[in-house]
Amino acid sequence: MPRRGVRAACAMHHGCMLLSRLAQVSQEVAATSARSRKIGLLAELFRDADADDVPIVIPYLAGRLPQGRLGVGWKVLSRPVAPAAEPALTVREVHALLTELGEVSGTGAQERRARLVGELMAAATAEEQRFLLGLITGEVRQGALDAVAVEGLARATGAPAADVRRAVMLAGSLQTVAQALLARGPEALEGFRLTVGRPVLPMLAHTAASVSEAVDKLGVCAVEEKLDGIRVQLHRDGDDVRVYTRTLDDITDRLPELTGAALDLKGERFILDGEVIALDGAGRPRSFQETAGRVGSRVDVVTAARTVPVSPVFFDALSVDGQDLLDLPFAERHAELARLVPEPMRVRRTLVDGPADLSAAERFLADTLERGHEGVVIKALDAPYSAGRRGASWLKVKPVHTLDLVVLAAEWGHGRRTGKLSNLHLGARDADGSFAMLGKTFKGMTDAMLAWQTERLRELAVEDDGHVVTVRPELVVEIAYDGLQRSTRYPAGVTLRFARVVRYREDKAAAEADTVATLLAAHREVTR
DNA sequence: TTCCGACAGTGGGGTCGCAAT
DNA sequence: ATTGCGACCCCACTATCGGAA
Repeated sequence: MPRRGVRAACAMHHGCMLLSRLAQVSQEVAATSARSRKIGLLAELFRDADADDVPIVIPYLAGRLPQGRLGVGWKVLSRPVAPAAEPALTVREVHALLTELGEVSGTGAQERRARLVGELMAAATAEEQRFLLGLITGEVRQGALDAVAVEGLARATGAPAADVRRAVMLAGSLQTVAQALLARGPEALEGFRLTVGRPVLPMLAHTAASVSEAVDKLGVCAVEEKLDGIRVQLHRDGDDVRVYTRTLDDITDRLPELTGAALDLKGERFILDGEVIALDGAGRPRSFQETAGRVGSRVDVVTAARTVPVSPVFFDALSVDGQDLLDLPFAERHAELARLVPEPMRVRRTLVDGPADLSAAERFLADTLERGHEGVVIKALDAPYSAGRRGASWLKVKPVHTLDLVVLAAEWGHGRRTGKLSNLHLGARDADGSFAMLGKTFKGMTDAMLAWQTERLRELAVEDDGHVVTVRPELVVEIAYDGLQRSTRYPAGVTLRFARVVRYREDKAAAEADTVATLLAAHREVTR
């Protein structure tokens, strides 16, 4: 790949990071478990990086390709190519080549892709080849994502880490902040302020096991309905309305109802946080699947909106009339929200006066479930809005169901679970004595359980295709889950939502496991 | 010294929509 | 037409590091 012209220009601009540098740092970061050392390694890399390299270097370090899909699979990638002896590739050259690769289409596309991959691999050293392979297949796993990169950036530029973190939350993008920091230094952070029209990363909630646990932790608090819909951030600046998702995708065009609702409010400039949900004629929530399908529809929005209309329900205000509310206590932010948004468009809530008032919180949860909603979110009244964080001041509580199911098979794990049987196939007893698969889970296992189940399931194995190990259906496991969903994939027509392992039930035989019939009876609202 | 908050990793199901077959 | 696949929606849980208490 003779690109001498490009490289000569690079030398003059001092930038143009070599891929070998990135590959080496990535390897070192992966090899250490100490967070502080990871930060140090990234800081060193950032000191040498040009601001223009940032849009490539940042995603690469997180193991992501900025282009997204490339259209190359294992078949093309696993062809061995003799590595180059000397590192010469720059990250920009690699980026250009991968972009070209992603744009290949039409007749002979596969062949052309294979040729480009071959060219790239031939120009890469063995270490670079390993890095590229990991990057393209999404298996970098170096224990450092955005949070570590933020610390590294702070150390490299001398900016306070907290300020960098806040700028990232307000910009909604590490890349933007990194670029500004490397180009202009710590002063650049002042440019990142809360702005109507520019989305910020939303605050998230932790899980609490019960209402009493949450109220004990938070004291005086608000208990709010948790709606099972899609999180939205609504921005209005005069006649301009924008709607963003949790990951800051702009979905304004898919939700015409929200533009209308925003323009009806008595305020010209604001940012609101809330949820959209589809309700049926009686005002009860439709299933998450229906809401998600509606919000996901992009092509014929008019028909989708007529068939499944959605309603916005807001629970927080981040900015009103040019005033940034993020650092105000929740009680004050909510007062602003209440001033702006009439009741039916605000989430139902009740105020609870600490643990002594627990029964009020319990009643509210029971009532909320009765109305068909998912659960509650319990919020401290004195806490600021922690954009982009899973703040300890928001705790969600949802009912949890459990079942005793039978392990039908297990899949070999990846990454730190390599060599362990990880992902369990779960079955319930069916009328004819066979087992109907209800879904899979890999959650809830400790390392000890993982080791134990690997041994135990190997004893029960009847087949191993290298990916799935099928076993005799004898091992019973207690599974927690959040509810049932309709499914076209599984034979009973339903699957478990968020299934996770609680414990193994060696005291139970497979014949004592729960049945499909009892499961369906317990969730009649789903199958109706 | 112990505790606990924040992170990364390990994947789950569904839906939509595009591209390849 | 069908099918495979990526990008997003929703998400739970454990292990670990390192600062807070």
